[in-house]
Amino acid sequence: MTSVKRACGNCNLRELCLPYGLSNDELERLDELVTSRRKIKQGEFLYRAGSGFEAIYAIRSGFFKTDVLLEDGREQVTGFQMGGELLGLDGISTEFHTCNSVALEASEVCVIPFSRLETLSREIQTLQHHFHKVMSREIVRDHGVMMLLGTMRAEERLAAFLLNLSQRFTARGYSHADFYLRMTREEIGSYLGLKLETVSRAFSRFQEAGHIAVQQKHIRILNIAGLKALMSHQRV
Amino acid sequence: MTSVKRACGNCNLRELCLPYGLSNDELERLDELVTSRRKIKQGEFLYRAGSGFEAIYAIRSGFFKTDVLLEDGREQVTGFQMGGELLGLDGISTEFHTCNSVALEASEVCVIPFSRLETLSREIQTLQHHFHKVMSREIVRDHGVMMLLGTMRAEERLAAFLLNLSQRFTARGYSHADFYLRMTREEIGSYLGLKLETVSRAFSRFQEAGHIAVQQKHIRILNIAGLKALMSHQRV
DNA sequence: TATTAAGCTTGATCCAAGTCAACCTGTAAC
DNA sequence: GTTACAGGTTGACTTGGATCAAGCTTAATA
Repeated sequence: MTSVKRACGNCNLRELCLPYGLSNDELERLDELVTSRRKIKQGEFLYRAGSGFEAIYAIRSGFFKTDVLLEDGREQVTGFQMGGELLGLDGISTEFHTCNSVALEASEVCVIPFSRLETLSREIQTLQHHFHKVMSREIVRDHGVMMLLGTMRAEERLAAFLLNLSQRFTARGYSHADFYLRMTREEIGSYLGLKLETVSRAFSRFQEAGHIAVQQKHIRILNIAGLKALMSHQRV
Repeated sequence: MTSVKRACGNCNLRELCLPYGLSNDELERLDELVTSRRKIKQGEFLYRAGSGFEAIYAIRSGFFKTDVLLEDGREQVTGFQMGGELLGLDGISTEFHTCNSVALEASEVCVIPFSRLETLSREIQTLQHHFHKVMSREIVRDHGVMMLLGTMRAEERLAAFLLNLSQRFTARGYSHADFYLRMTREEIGSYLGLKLETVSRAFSRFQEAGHIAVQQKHIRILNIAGLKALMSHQRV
């Protein structure tokens, strides 16, 4: 846990994150609230299902997964999160977290005490509205995942997944076509409702088709249109 | 579109709905905002994907489904909603709706103009916090659906679905064990990522096992423990 | 009362993805 | 540099749920 002076004002992710749209004055007031950061090593939990909720977290650097577990041990990865995205929104409803959040690489998050965020967002309309948009965006994203899981075939799911990652890397100034996956095939599979072998085979088929080049976690997208076309292939 | 005086103060769903936890004074202020209702006939849209967002809706009576469609026509039902639940939260993020909302029986909703709700929730902390809880609850629910779609088998999905309906009917004062489905087998299947034939067969198997009695849309739950056991691969 | 159509059930068959198993690759530890 | 191991790939085979098809039920309408 480290403490910081200008958490948001100096952050290059601010346009993707909670401070979006705030004036300088408002940014300063948000900075008063975001005064501590947490570093999380690869494999460590940011929070666990069942643990008390008192803050949400903005990812300053790194990469996370969130998952839920059934009593019998089955895991469902519910999302992968990267810089500028918020973690912990699930905890608001019940006052405790309902999923696990695990760092997939060494990461750092800004701690945003939730009741103070509510207080501030009663005073700053822009902040309030943007926070509502972020929560709503999460609901819309979830609907997209349901569509993926409920109606798409294995290759469509994986193509959608790669295109989504690509788009989010682009938004953060990274290459849209050349990146390293932070998650294993098993984690991708869990997110997409597939087994790791199916994910691996789909990668291989994409490579054979010339859509991508895969070498373990290194992905290069060679034909983005090809991937997009895969997603509109109707079930036979 | 009808206009009303005491929308929330007189509503018997208020403890399940947005007004939860408000004082009488606060309830009156919310009533100033919730001044119109809309009746929707069976099969009609409350809103469509792409249409502008300016209000959320509280279900006063009736039953809805929400769905998203792919360009090729494939449908994913993202949820079924009943009295006291909020519709339209998906529209906040993009200023237009991203899914369709269709009445599955003659229904009535209260119209809650969203920007006025934001204004009021800057003034009433309880309202603000409860609204955040409702949005968060939707996110948590979505995670549950992902678990369903991603890791559960057909019978587990249907058992989870029935138990969820049962629990929500109970909360509204209806029988937990005897109810009529408002949706078709096809809509259940879309929600659960299954084909209608699979849903029908699973119902038949539940009936053979003595867990339920089905006659078309009429469901009686005979052995709730049996259904619960199905979800954890246990025997009863 | 007969007709129609939408929705539901059930049987037969098929196939996409799961399972099982063997082997490969990269990397961390010694 | 060797070893060990987690993660990834690929092949052979199995299976749960999809698909195709036929018939049944219920409710609306003529």
